[in-house]
Amino acid sequence: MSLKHGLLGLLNYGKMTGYELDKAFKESLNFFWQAQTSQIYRELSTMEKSGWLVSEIVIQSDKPNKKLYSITEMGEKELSRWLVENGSIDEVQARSIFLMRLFFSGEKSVEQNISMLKKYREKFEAALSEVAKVGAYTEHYRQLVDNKQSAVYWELAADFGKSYYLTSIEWISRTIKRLEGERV
Amino acid sequence: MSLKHGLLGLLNYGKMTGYELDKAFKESLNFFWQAQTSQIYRELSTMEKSGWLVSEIVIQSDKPNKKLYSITEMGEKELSRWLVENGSIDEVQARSIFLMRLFFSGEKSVEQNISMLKKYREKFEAALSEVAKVGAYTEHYRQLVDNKQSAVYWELAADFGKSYYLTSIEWISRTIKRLEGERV
DNA sequence: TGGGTCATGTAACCTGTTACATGATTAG
DNA sequence: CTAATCATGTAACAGGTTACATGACCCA
Repeated sequence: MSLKHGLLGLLNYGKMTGYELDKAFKESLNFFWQAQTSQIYRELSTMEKSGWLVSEIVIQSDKPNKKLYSITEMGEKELSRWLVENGSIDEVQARSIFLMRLFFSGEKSVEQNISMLKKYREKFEAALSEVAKVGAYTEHYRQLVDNKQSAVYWELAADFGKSYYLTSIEWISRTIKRLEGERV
Repeated sequence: MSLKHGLLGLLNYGKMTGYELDKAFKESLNFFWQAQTSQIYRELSTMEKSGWLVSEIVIQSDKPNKKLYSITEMGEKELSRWLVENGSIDEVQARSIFLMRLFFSGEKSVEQNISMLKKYREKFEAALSEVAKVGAYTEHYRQLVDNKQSAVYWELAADFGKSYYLTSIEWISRTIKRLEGERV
């Protein structure tokens, strides 16, 4: 259950509303964890019931009222417990629709598969330019966070993402060449 | 919904029982898609209700009776439709607990984080040797499948996996060196 | 006057996880 | 005698997806 821990991690930097968490999520964690707005609101309620968070209503006159969440001591303990927890091997085995399609592509012609690979290469390129944007947000958030060390790890995570997308793009290019060779 | 399509893909090679599908899944698709035994049985029932599969009971005297599933024409159509479908960008954005932990690791000491990275490196190494095994199964299954082209794509998928795990291992080693440098 | 931002959710459904249940045969 | 293999699931719960609902303010 990592969405909960992602939210705990963000709230550990400071109080935020569901709306702000949703934006922060989409600007930073999105490339390695995707969450719907509705899911974020639901998880926040559950986490409050578990005692990991507390909320206060902030009344605003010009804008809708908002619910500001803060992390509790229990929430902090849960976060640090999770941070040092040893995961199992399947934490590194991700689910990939791309590989599922590729695996069963023997049914299709080589031409069709080359064209599929080209489409996926474009998707990886798009994902790469998304991660590249994370750097800009990092700059912005660094100012707002006490622990200056944090930004180092934000950048490391983004760097892993870049390296992954780059390797994927290169792998696809090599594979297209191989398939083009076989076709001749 | 890719578990369903994975099962369709396997059944497209020939009739199988839930038990056999579970094993085939764990021997081949597991490194890019994980599924529990109970989930496989549930999905098979659903798919039969949708008309993608039909089943027949095979009575055995020495062993428990079994339910043999075959793909229907509807199932084949669904599989080929899915194979050429254009996915969205989030097909290449996987969920990663590893990156979630790394992202929030500014809370911990550099020593703790180096030790975490070493543990993850071991996991990636274990995953790499798992994928390496896929090659052996490929050899075995190649004999059983009509379309000899299929095995090419099984190997491509495994090759992508290897390349991903290798890059991850190298990235972690580089990053450990960087962090050790900062510590001094 | 139309679209974007601010702000909160609910409901229904689908997919994934965990725990449990049963029982025969066969190989070491 | 005991552990693995064969073979099937159900039930409950957790987590993720999709669709829908509401409404004010602000800028072009």
